[in-house]
Amino acid sequence: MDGTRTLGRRERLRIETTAEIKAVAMDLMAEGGPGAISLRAIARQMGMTPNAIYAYFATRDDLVTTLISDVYTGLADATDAALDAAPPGDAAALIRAWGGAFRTWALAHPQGFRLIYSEAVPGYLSPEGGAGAEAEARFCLGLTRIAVTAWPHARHLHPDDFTWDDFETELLAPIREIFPGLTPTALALTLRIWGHLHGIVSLEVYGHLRAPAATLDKIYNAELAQLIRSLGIDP
Amino acid sequence: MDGTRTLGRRERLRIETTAEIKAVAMDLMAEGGPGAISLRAIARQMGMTPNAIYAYFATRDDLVTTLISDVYTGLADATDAALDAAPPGDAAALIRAWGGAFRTWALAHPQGFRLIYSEAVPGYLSPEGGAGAEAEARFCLGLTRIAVTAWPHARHLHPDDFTWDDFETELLAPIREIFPGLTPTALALTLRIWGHLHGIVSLEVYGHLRAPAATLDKIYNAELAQLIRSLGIDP
DNA sequence: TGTACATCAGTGAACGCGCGTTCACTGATGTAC
DNA sequence: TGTACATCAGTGAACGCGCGTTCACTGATGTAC
Repeated sequence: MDGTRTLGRRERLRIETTAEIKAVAMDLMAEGGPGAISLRAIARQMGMTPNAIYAYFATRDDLVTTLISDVYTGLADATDAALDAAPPGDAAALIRAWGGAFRTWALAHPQGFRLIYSEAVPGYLSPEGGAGAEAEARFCLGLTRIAVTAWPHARHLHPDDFTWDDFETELLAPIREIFPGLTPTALALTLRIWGHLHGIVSLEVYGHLRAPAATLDKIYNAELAQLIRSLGIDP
Repeated sequence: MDGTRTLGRRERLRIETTAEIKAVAMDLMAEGGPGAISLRAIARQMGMTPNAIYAYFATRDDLVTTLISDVYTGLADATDAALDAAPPGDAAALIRAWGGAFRTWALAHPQGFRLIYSEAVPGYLSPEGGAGAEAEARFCLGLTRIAVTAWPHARHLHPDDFTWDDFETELLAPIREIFPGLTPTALALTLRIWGHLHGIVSLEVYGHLRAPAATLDKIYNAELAQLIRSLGIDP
């Protein structure tokens, strides 16, 4: 009679089938890219008729929205966990933890990376507000946390490089509320760190960096070290 | 009677129509992403029947291959021209020139950028050897030229960080022939520079960096300056 | 414990759509003599 | 300069395909009394 009562058979089945639909969709995307996600293909894979899917998702776009949201949540969970496990005040450790988690997640979920960062599912229209907005915000907050931590120790940043006028006010308000110590240049640093690391990971995910995996590890670590050094926070 | 004789009317028309097909395909992609490229849509736009396209391209994939090759050629032309216009021995100037040309080209041709770096046309199978291999090689050579120029002046790079074993031999041979002075760490630097700049440009092209254009200019320039500074080649 | 009813996952057939591609053809443009 | 022929861009009709989605239905699972 409490809120956490055991689920009925029907209820459990529903949850399992929903999960299987999403899993099969991700598999299809892994094989043939986002364009391979189709209700008919999913149903075929599951041994059902296409219309059976409609008992779980109202439309194909609904399913894709859920997929994007799930993927983004997975990424935000990974980077958040890495930040939480690192020594809170140590900016260099935070950058290494975040950067490592970001790349590890991307290489483990290349199709997820593609789905949220570049390739759209053909014909897909995202709902207003965007899919996975909660996780996206969480992801950005983690990134901002790094910059706020690094800022007081970053000898190589000029405090007057950026001003609040460089950013859009409506996006700014909620972030400044959470991080009262945030400065404009620190916020720009947030985007710079992200971009810096996103590039290598992105080229790697898409196979443009033709080198053995061990070499790519070394290159990424070299970039992380250079990033930390270039901020002037190396002890 | 010489090789550059004036073209007949039919010949000229053929060249013009071929160009128009490609232009319309790029327009379609600009509007609806790579998935919007279809022979039928192109024909509709041009007021022809779909089968008329087959007089110019054997299959749809043939057209896409040409498109990718054209786009890559445009990018390689842009970066090559920028490098050629910069003072040859000045590594910092080369990095600024290349970085500027790369980003300018990407922002001017966002759909081209997507086409070669991330999103595939649904169902497209690239020919063996890959589309636009010549331009891709040219692009990489330009990038390598930067690293080779920067290498003797880069005080902050450890010469023993990378070895030739870190790279695949068959890819290596042609590059080392052109740049006898290339070292393994310089080659790794090539990939690092590329990745570093690719990230910001990529996030920008896909609209993930939510800031005014002027701010993004500043962020990119800050990254270029930091990149140059971090190599230790600042005078 | 047994019966009547409600729920709802899944079926089977069908719709209209856009796609790449093939085929036999037409008719204007260009070429050889 | 005029005629016969070759070229070839473009037409019109058609093919088979996979897609999202709708409809009326079936039949097992769960619930109320």
